[in-house]
Amino acid sequence: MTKAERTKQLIIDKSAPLFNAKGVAGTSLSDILEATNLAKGSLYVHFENKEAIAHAVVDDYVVKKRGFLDATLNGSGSARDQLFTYLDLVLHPVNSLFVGGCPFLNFGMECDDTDQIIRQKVNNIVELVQKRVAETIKTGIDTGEFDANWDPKLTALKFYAMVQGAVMISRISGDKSTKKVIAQFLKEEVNSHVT
Amino acid sequence: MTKAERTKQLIIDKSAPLFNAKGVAGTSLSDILEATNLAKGSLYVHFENKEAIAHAVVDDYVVKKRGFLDATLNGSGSARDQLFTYLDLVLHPVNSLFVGGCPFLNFGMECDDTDQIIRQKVNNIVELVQKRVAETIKTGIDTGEFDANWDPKLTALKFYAMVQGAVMISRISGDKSTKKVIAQFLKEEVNSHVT
DNA sequence: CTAAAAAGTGACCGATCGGTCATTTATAAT
DNA sequence: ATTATAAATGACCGATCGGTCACTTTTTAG
Repeated sequence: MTKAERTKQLIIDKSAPLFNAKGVAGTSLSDILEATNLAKGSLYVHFENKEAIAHAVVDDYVVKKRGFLDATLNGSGSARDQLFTYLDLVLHPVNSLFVGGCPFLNFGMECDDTDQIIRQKVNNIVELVQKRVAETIKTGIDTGEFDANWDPKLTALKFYAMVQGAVMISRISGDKSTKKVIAQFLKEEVNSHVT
Repeated sequence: MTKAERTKQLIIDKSAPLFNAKGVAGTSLSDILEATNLAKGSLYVHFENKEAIAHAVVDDYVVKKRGFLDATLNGSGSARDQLFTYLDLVLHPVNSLFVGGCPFLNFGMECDDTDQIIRQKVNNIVELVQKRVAETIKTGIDTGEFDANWDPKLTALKFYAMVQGAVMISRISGDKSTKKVIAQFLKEEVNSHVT
């Protein structure tokens, strides 16, 4: 890893929680300078402008989320266990996957009207998560673990919508129980389709 | 309505879609001046600062949402019809209740880390919607329209989570079908509890 | 109609915004 | 160790930010 690569990653790592918590518009260059301990000119050695940093941050979150999907919905063990593990982690009542809440919810809601590149990146991951959940369910059906009447695609959409809704509600209310209740409900739905 | 009241409402009406689409941090005073055709000093006759305008805008959205709840979940007609009307409107595939998407989703996601006053206002409406949905279901149970095994509070949470998730997904994807699919699913859940 | 009060104005303020660039310092290949 | 290349610096830029205020215009109560 060259010096340039290390510095670039440092900028991404240090500015990511800022963008995620305060938004793209709400995060200033001086915020980033303070977090990275770099001089202003140094940012522009590695990035064209502030927008480019935000895009790199989103890309980094996408990489992390892909890694998270590979670590949970990876085909090892029963489909039920994979879905349970996924739900336990993504709806964990105290530990959040990312500081500042779900970055895709945050960036998606801020940028749907202001930055089409970010909107598209978020859309890709939204579709990927649903695809991976649907594939996991489909595999479970094929192996006879789940009943064949279960609709993988529709279920993935329902699951994702409820998970995102729960994350949003708990963020706003500060109430940890919401995610727990939704996780419990979704697990029961999984169980109800186990043959 | 005095001149002051009219101007104050004008500022709220014209700046609301700006705040909702671009966020509080992303909306500048000059944006508001352009939208209202007022001079800068005039804003400060009616509001202490930009933050106060944003708060007034959120309050106005709360009033509108309360009116919407009173117009749908108002106890007139069957509980099933009330819930269907609510779902039809809040998950309408083309017409949005507010320009720029759901303001509570937008303000809530932006301000959960940056403005506790707005976060609290959003939290109040999040709880109110669930309360009204739960009350509607409870009434339906009491009148024998729905079976008594249905859990009003849990259902209201599930409904709200799924609705918000669907709104978010369709905002990011631009796909109108998502809201339709979720609306259909939620209606079926209502029907499944009709005695 | 009059006069006091309120609303509206826009030039102006200091601070901060995102961004540039000549220069210095550090890296890395030879 | 040398040296060409790349990274890091911070003073500096114009633009815009949110906000103020002395002043003008409009409203409104008597």
